[in-house]
Amino acid sequence: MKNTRQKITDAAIEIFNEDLSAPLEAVAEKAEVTRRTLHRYFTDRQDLLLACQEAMQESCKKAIGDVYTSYSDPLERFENMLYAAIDCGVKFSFLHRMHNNDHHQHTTKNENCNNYDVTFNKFKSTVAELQRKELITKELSAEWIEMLCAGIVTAAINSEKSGNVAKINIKKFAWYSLSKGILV
Amino acid sequence: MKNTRQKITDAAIEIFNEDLSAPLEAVAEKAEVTRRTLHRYFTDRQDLLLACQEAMQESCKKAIGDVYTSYSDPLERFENMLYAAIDCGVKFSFLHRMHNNDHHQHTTKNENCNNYDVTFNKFKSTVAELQRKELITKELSAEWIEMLCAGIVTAAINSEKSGNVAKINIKKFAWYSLSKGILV
DNA sequence: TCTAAATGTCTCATTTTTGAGAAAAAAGTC
DNA sequence: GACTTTTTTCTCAAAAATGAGACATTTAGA
Repeated sequence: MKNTRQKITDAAIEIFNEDLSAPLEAVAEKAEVTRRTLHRYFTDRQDLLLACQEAMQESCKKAIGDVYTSYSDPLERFENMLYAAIDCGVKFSFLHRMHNNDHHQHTTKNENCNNYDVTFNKFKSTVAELQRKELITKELSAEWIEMLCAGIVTAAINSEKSGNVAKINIKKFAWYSLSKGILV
Repeated sequence: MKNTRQKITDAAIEIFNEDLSAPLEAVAEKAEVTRRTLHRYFTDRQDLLLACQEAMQESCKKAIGDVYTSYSDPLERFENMLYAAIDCGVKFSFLHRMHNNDHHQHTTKNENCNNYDVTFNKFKSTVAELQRKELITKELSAEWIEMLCAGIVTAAINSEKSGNVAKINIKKFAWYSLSKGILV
């Protein structure tokens, strides 16, 4: 059961992901509520946007965090982190984009940035571990691998949306491309 | 020497890529002209957006087309198409996104869609050729490979923007990941 | 240097978006 | 069924964005 507040933030994430300055009317429409209702939950655009950030953080933190603690084998862990990220869908890719675009200045002083770092450092440390154990190539920098992961997750999400790739294959393909693309 | 019209479309592509409904003031500012000047070249947002599409089409068509005719070896061609796409930068990724999002219904009846198809079919036919010759795996569908290419190009562009990956390495990394990720 | 074209400044009227009050309608709860 | 909570409808005023006219200023080229 999704409450109204969640319905609105979910809709907002979808809409803002495609068009950051879309009128709030569009968000309300997608959430199937009136603009008036939306404004009862969120005073303004900024407020809503912050709630979206929180929702995305929360989702990703939980999904990635669960996997992180469930697998001790780093390769298995890495694979399942990819799947978790794909399951987070737009929440993952939008969040990544928000913290890696021009205007955003990433700083440890910002609560949101810290939250982001907590989640994404789990990715990074796993990559680092794999590189240390020489399970993935050292020819690629860790930063590139991070970007690559985000790019592949985006590809997976777009594939699902477009409907041109069978849903059951998406994760398989994504892992195939990612693993071969970085393993030694 | 870039003329004003180009300066504005270039700025618009950058801005709209990040925020489709950004105020035209933001575009003017990026282009270092007044909003008044912008409006002398483009009657309204729609008009500007169409000009952006054309500019993106043109750029990609030329870049990809040149490579397509220059290399007879499909693998070499494919590699250089990737580099060309990366050089197109946002023009490539934004264009791809425009033709693969929810609202857009891709149809051969639309001039723009046709233009897009002309360019992207060169990608697709090369992939098909590589698969026929068993140079790339048949485990992955052509549609996935297309999405993957776009994802990797996006990763390359983001890497360049972030400055976290040395510029000289970006193309090397991208090709490393793409080739290993799909070759047999 | 003179002139035509391009751009900027200032201004204005419209339209769109935004945020919220008040009361009716609908949905839950006991 | 009576009561509470939530949502909608209708409304409005303020703010922001849009598109363009009139004229000053700058720029580029003969």
